[in-house]
Parts: sequence; structure tokens; C-alpha cells
Amino acid sequence: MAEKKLDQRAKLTEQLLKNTLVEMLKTQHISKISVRALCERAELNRSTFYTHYADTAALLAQMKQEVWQRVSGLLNQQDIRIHKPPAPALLARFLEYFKENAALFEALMGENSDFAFKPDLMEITQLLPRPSSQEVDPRTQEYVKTFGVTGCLSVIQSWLADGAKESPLHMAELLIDMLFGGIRHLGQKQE
Amino acid sequence: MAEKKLDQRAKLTEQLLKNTLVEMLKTQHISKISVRALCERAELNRSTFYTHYADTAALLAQMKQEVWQRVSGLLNQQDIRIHKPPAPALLARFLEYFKENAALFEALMGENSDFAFKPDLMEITQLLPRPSSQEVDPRTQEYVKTFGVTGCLSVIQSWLADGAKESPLHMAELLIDMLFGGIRHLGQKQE
DNA sequence: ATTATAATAGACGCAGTGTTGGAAAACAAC
DNA sequence: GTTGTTTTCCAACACTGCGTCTATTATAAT
Repeated sequence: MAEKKLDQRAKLTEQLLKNTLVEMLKTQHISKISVRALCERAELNRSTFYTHYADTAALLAQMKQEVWQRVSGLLNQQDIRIHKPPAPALLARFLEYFKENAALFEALMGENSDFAFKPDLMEITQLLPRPSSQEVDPRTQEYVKTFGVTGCLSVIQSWLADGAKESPLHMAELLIDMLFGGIRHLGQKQE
Repeated sequence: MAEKKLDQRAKLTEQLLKNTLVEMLKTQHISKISVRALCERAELNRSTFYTHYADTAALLAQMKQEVWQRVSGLLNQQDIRIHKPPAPALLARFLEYFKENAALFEALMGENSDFAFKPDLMEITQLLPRPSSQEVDPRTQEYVKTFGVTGCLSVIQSWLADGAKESPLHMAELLIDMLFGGIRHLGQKQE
């Protein structure tokens, strides 16, 4: 919340560190990326890193937080929770955003991240429609949310990893199909 | 495949290392567990570790492989791919196995693991029924598999993490419901 | 131009890594 | 039980990364 007033230099270095990390995450696992190597690649002094972040985990955490703010902003903006199931076009807006920032999301969600981003994105469930009836017990509701969100995220991840060849709208339709209709697609003619 | 003929001592140390790692994964992330600390807790000499494994990643990899062999063995044994959707009782057998070895699976799938176990378990999809019709394009099929497997795994993970309070059969029914019927459970009366 | 802030360079002790060589202990086979 | 093998232990090694610090230089903001 507290807006840091940053020098031009500071902004530049922070952005440089983030970009470099994203780049390195394409090839190496986060646990193998040392502050040393990161700074070397970014052509920054190692001391400089420590004036901005406590460690690489803190850097990653901030990146996640920033992304999360934008995503939840989008979520609130075009209120997706009115529709259930949501309109494909609406969901497609999100997928477009993911696609535009593919490199970033791949870094945060991909194999080389620690997948600690999943719990963050799982907060999406907090924004989903509150159950109208109390018939279904809360534990089951949690399971259902987990199932849906995780399933979608992993599909999106695999979509991005493969170059996001399908259109966002196509993916949106597929996701909604699976979410609300199950996975009968599998080897079964769609009727 | 090559059966190592192990000394009693060797067997003991390897088992001890595995157990200790599982134990430590309850509280610490894998990336923070050093060979030093592991050996200290296992009351083994650090040199001894290196006579068995190259590093902690190798240890974890072997543990995953062993588990995977048992799981795929179970899969082949009671042929689950005949039924689609599978009978709840059949799926429940697996969940029982997961529950019996909860500590191990939590260590391999939980937050403190690197979640590198997901790709392994994703191989389950290789064992799933080959699509009978060619109507659905292969990319969609991959997405559907990813969606289903990942969703189920994350539900199982959360089930275990919470003490596996529901019965395996109950969970099996829930999973099959969601897989083949979608997530209408959410805040909607079941009819 | 002055002041404040950021980046650099080099050093520090500390901790973990992966390897080595040799002594001590536990094992297997006879 | 004695013998020979294998495993574990112990202590040291050089190496790398960590996190902190101080002094110095460079660059914004006003």
C-alpha cells in the first residue's frame, strides 16, 4: 500500500532485477539461482541487490504481489462473479492478459518456480460467488474450489508453456466446458 | 531395475535418510534443507550421505521413483482404465494407499516439496484410456488430462494436509463427481 | 550548486558443498 | 572365531555463496 518514492535509478535497477530473474527462470530452477549469478547477469553489484531485497525469495514475493494486485483489479473491474458459469468472452479477457505477459507468468507459474504462486492465485476462490445455499458442507466447497482453480491454472500454464497457440476465447470455452460439464471430452464425441 | 545388493547397514542408512527427510519436510522447504542438517538430524556422518547420493535432489528423485513404481503397479494391477467413469470403490483403493502413506505423500506433494513430483504423477495420464474416437484433437485431449489429473492431485493433497478426515470412498465419489459432472456443487443444491 | 540518495568496490566472518585419506566398526563367508 | 570385505566415521581440504559493512564514486532532485 505504501508507495515507495523511488529514484529513477532505483526503479531501473528493480526492473532490471525482475527482468533478469524472469529470464533466468526460463532455464534454471529458482533454488539454483544465486544472488551472485543474478547480479552478474544483470551487471549490478551484489551489494546493490541487498539494498532492495533481503533475498531472492523477497524479490519473487514482491513480483507475485504486484501481479496479484493487477489480476484482482481486473477481477473486480469486470465483475465476473455475477455470471455462473461466466461468459467465455469475460474469461477470455483474463487469458489475454496472461498471454500478453506470458514470460512473467511462465516464470511465476512454471516448472522452475517453486510453485509457491499457486497458493496466491488460490485466493481467487475468495472472490468467487458465495454459495447461495448452505446445503453443501464447507469442506466440500473448499475441495471443489481447489479442484477448479488448480485445474484451470495448470491448463493455462501448459497453454503458455506451449506458446499460447490457441486463442484466448477458445481456451476460455474449453475451461468453462470442463469446469461445468466435466471431462467427457476425453475420447468421447461431443454431442 | 538393477537390484543393488545392500548391506544391512546400507539399507538402514538409506531408510534413515529417507525418513529423516520426510520428517524435515513437514516444517522446512526442501531448498532450505542442507545435507549438513539432514545428516545431523539423522545422526549420520556427512560423508556417509555422499556415498549413497550425489545430493538431496538425487535422494528425493529416488524416493519419487520408488513411490511411482508402486503406484503404477497398483494402477496396472486393478485395471482402472476399463471403466469410464471408474467405479468409486476402485479409486478409493488408491486413496487408501495415499492415506496409509500420508506422511510420505505429503512430503512429496506438499508445499515444502518443490512440486517436482507433479510432472511424475502426470504420467498417470499415459495410463489412462486411449481415446476411442479421433474427433477431439490431441491438444485438447492433453489439456483435459492436465485439468483432471492436476485437479485431483491438488484435492488429494489438501485432503491429506488436513488429516484425511473424510473416508477414501467419500473422496473417490467427490472426485468422480467433479471429473465427470463438473463443479456445480459450488453453492448449488445437488439434485 | 548543494544536498540527498543510489550504485560501486572490496573486504569480512560464516555456513554449506563436495571430495579426500585413513582409522574404526560392522558385516558376510568360511 | 578368523579373515577379508564393506560401510561408517572423523578430520581436513579448497571452493562457493551469503549477508553485512565501510569508504568511495556517480547520479538524481531541489
